[in-house]
Amino acid sequence: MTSIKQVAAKAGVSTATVSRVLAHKTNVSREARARVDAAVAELGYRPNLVARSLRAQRSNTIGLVVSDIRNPFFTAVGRAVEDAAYEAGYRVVICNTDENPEKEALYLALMRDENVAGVIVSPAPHDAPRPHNWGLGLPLVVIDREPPLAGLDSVVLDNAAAAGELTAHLIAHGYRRIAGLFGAIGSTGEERRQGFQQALRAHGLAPEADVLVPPRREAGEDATRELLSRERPPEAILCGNSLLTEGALLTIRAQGLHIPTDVALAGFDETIWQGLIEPGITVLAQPTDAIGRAAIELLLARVAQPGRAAHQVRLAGTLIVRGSTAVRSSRLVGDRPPASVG
Amino acid sequence: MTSIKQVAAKAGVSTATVSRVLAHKTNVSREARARVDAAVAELGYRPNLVARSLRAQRSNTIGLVVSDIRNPFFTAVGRAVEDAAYEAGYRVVICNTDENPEKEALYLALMRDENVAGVIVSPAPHDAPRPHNWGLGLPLVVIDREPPLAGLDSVVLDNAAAAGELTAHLIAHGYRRIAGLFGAIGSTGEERRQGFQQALRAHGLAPEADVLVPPRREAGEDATRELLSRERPPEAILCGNSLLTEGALLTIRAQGLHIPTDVALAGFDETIWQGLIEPGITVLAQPTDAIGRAAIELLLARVAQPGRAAHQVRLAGTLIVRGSTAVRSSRLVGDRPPASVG
DNA sequence: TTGTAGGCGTTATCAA
DNA sequence: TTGATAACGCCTACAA
Repeated sequence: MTSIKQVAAKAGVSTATVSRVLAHKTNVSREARARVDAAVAELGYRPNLVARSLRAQRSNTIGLVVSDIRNPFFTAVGRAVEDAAYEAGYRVVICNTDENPEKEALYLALMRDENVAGVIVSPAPHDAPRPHNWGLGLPLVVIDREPPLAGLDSVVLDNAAAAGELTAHLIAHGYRRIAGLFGAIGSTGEERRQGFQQALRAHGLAPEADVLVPPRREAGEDATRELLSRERPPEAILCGNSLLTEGALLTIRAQGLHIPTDVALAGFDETIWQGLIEPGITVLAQPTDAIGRAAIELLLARVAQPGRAAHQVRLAGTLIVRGSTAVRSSRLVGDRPPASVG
Repeated sequence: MTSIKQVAAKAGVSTATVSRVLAHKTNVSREARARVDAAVAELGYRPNLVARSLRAQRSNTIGLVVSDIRNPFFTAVGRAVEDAAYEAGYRVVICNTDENPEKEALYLALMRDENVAGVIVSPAPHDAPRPHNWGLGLPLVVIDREPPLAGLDSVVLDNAAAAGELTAHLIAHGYRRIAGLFGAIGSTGEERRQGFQQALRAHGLAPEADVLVPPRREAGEDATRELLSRERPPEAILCGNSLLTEGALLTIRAQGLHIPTDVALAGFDETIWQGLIEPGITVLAQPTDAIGRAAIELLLARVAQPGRAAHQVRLAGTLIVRGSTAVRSSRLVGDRPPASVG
């Protein structure tokens, strides 16, 4: 490994001068600069980032600690985070906690021990309240879920409004007896449930069902099976995340039912497959790009100014209408075309 | 930040003794060990990994440089890599090159500058031959694609055999006029194409079409459109990766055709949606878990023994049969049940 | 404009 | 068994 010392020797200057050239300081003579540049090129020298971050007590790395790397939502956000970070001169390392609080603690500690500049984290679920020192003093931005402690920066979807929009869409398309399935982890499912209820109430309706279940495919299957086995099954099912949507879909299929004529289906989060299946699934898409960029923005602001007040950013989602919620009244008034995307 | 010095002071020993206790060396008195442990606990001391890796010229981190973080195949492999690495006392940071050779070079350099123990990489496509120093001297294992340089460890699917198996399955189910769409990046598509051709030849058949296209959804759409516009469209389309499968599916849908009666469809890589759509898509699934574990195994072996001979691991895939390739002869001989998974 | 020197936190060597 | 010390590579007062 070539070090700054060898460059200095080759250029016939001190290590301090090499360092200054590398840092683009102005107080270096033209001639010294040229010699150093030549030596750097010839030796293929690259500064050792480990040493640099030991010295600076801080690195240019940002940690992204996600609760499920295989959730398309998080990989999409990860892309955005990386792009925004890269533009700001930072790089991103991704860690996966698998919704496991222990792994979360481990990775947060790791990030601290690695001197990262800051961390963006989607918290794993916790039974017990978070320890007071949860963030370990790191600059921290919480995404996707309500921060487990007060006073933290965060970027979340306006879940209640989003769920309300989705519910209103179902109502507008003629569905009345609507069931809601929401993830029981973190604040997200609960908030969406609230928005669902409120939208129904605003139209003088009550939920046909309204359950919190583990946000897993299997739970979605089970809950849907229960709903469909009722004497009067719901006309539509609204799912609080894409895993629940998967499960609901599987059960509906398994029972040989048709979407949306037997039961309509709507969910959260845009994934590849929701447009590929027939009919496509109406979803409320999260603005993954905006979420990632906002998170970086908040994080860098906090790094620059650790004492500043905490900001909570709430972003709006986008309703993407597909065939799974086609107008129900078509049975009555004939073949109206399905609503357009928007 | 509490350092080893403060622990030493509090325990009334030298930093060397603290270090020894932390490293579980045996030559420490019982009493000194107890005092150090107490001090560590009291101060909440955690060793600074940056300093440790500066000193050791090596870290316990492994880099995973993937060409597309949003490809489910890579997130699945990432999961396996992480699990295996974790068991071996390493942690994993993930970087995304977006199939961009410049980003690839950048991240490989970053990994080196960060003193990672080694790197697992799925190479981005390259027009020009790779520079001789591509790996930067890092312990390196290539996955998914043929290594761009000789003498590197690698873990890849047995692509030719896999494509052959998929092709043979189509033939066995009564399809004769089969078109193949393969990704034009790296060795993978080409190998699958070879296996496809060979299997056809073995049955006295010739490909109905046999094209290399960019491995993107759009390219899959275009190529499929061309195929279906022919006077005699193929009876079946075999796609070399899941993005091409997506594209083919979209075009088939857009043209109002039915799978498999109008055209059968088969692809590579198991993803969530291929079992959710109707009919499900028959795929050749890659053993993502085995791939990740094999990669870690090779990497750690190379870290331990840098001079050892390069190993190329080829793994077999698994055929998952679904409705998209249902027996074609059913038109002639009636309702034979579809083949089972396996 | 340049160089010297000290220190970031850790571990290995050597002597005691 | 223990401790003092040097070194990993870099940056930055401070001095020249």
